[in-house]
Amino acid sequence: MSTFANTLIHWQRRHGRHDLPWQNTRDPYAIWIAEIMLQQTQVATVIPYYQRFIGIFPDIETLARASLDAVLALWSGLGYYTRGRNIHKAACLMVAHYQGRFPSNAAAIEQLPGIGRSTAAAIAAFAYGERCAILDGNVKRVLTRYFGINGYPGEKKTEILLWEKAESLLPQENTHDCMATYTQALMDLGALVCTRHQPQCRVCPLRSDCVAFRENRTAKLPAPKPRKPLPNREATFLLMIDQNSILLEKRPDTGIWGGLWCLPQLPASIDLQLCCIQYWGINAAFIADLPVIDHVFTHFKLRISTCLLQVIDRSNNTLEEQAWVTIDEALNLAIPAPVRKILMEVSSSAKFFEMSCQPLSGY
DNA sequence: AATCCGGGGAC
DNA sequence: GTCCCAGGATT
Repeated sequence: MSTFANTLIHWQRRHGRHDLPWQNTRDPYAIWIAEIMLQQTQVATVIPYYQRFIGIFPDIETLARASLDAVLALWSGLGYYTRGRNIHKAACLMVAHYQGRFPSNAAAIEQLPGIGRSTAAAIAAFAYGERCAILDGNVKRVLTRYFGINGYPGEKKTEILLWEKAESLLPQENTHDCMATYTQALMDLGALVCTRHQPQCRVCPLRSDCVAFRENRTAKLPAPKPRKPLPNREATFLLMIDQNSILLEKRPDTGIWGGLWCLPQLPASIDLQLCCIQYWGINAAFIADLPVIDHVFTHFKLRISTCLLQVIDRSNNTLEEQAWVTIDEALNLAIPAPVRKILMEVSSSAKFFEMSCQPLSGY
């Protein structure tokens, strides 16, 4: 029989990592330091920090005796400095209350500051061979793919489901070697095979039972963190028509649509088009509101209202960074997509055609 | 449930 | 530039 766990254990012995500095020890202190450093931090980054730290603080007592400043100095550059503070605090706590001994099971380990459920389980599995499940970023990725779980792993409901799966997959055989190898196998599979980008499914020992592989959805799982809803902004474009010509403005080189030609733009808050006409030295009459366009940027949404105006007098208009062009000419300039959309629609509308061929008279 | 912590690597 | 990483604590 070949269970999930047995498959992984066999794979680990042949293809897993065996020479990381914190492997090949059952010292809970050394494993603890490594697991804390590895929280949200990649292996290659951790290695030199870990070796330096263990060299200077080889055990709980030495760490507890050291000053917090000395501990944080060794942490400098690793980030998440609360981890360093918690390590020092926990070492002092173990000296004060546990006779300098590391707690002997996952539940007790989890009571230490800076240690949550997954880290406690990892330490207990590696140091004591305790039969308990980890659920770090690697395992979440492996399990969401293996079971085809669609929810975002940061979501509570999904996380509960993932913990249930992680528990249910634990090896039945409860030996130290079995648990340590299995736990390392999950991490190594996630790090070496079931990677976020371009997972190596061809060499994956689990692929025959992997939902994501079978359904070709590895690129879609795990679901990415939902993006915060984009803030909404509004703007008004003015489409000013003078016979066959419309007014474009060249935008500043920096910022949105930098250096592109654009319809004159007003903040949506400004009340009426006619009071703003003075800004361009143009007298114009309102014709119509054009359909609203919603445009999405990476960091906000822009709702664009466009106001169609008939130019009455543009003799006071100065042409700095501005151009009067035909719509066909405009469509051959560097214009943003929303402007192109507006101009395409207007140029094909009968109303515009009629208007531009027979300019309104009497003003 | 959302947010914060933080530097670095992959892309 | 974005997204993520051997997560946990706080609100």
